[in-house]
Amino acid sequence: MGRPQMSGEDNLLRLVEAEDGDENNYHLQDQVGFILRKAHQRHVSIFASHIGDLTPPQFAALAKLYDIGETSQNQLGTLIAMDAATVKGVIDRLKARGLVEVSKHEVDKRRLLVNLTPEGRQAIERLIPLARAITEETLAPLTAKEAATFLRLLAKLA
Amino acid sequence: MGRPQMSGEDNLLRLVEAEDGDENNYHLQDQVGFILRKAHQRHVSIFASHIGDLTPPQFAALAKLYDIGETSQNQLGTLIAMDAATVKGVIDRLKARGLVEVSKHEVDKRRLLVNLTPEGRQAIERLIPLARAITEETLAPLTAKEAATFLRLLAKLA
DNA sequence: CTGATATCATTTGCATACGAATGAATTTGA
DNA sequence: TCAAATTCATTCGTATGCAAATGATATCAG
Repeated sequence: MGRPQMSGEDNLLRLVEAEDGDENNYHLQDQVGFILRKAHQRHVSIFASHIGDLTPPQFAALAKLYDIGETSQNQLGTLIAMDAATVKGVIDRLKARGLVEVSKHEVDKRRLLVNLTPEGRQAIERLIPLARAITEETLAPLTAKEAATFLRLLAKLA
Repeated sequence: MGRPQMSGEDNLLRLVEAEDGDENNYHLQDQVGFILRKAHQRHVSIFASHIGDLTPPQFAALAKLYDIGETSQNQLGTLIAMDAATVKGVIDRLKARGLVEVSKHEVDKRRLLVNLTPEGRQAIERLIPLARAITEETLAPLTAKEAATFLRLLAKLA
């Protein structure tokens, strides 16, 4: 139904398409954006099957805090690629669960410092091995060599 | 701050890591899920800069309807990788803007048929060339050969 | 020193995204 | 045939994700 009311011009166009590889047809399922969205969905689903009580963004926040230690909410957002509004929600939920704690910056009163609680540290240490398994399962359709190539190219796009 | 209170054991661990490629350290920024999320974010941002009045999921719905013609809401969701709850919201918004129209299936009364309106058809025909530009810009960091490889591997993951 | 700018955090509004529950309609299978 | 299972759509609750507006604080420039 992409082109109703076929005309002589359309028939000519068809011949051209047959010769040049169908360039005038738009296939959603071949577009990088659409496939990217599906691949991301699949990863999130794999993540959820291994770690049911935490989302990927929440995990990212804990992992980054574990990596770098206390930092401001804004800086954390930059490091895990979340805008200010999003990171606030993520931190609020982690705070409500006792995995992070916040405090005011002594010098710069605009800043809200965020850090892991002992419970948060214990949680992330427990989860990191699972995260490795998640990465493995996500990349499972590729050979090791393909996975390395894919990660290299994906990083160039991100 | 991943490991506070360095001990002799930690120093030993460091030596091991230096030998085996740091396998015991977890780097969020190297995980496929995290990079996938960022790449997806970048694409959505590029999409928005070209097509401001429609989201990628809304565009996907229109493009698929243009491709296959009238279909049920559920079937459309399957084709564009959206669950029933999500596709309902997308269709509701497209309907409110007059780009699609819905009707009841004559035989199977459970089904809700969705189709483009003339305005919706005109819109998608206008947008498809922009979508090609969006794909191009998204893949711009890669060479043509890299882009082909990337798309092939991404499709295996999705 | 002070007015203009910039930064940090919050809030609101809108749009995916998904699990779970529900109800209506259809299909299946014993 | 008819009860059980399945399918389709809707609704609710929760969680990103982003734009825009706002208020508080800090920094900069003249």
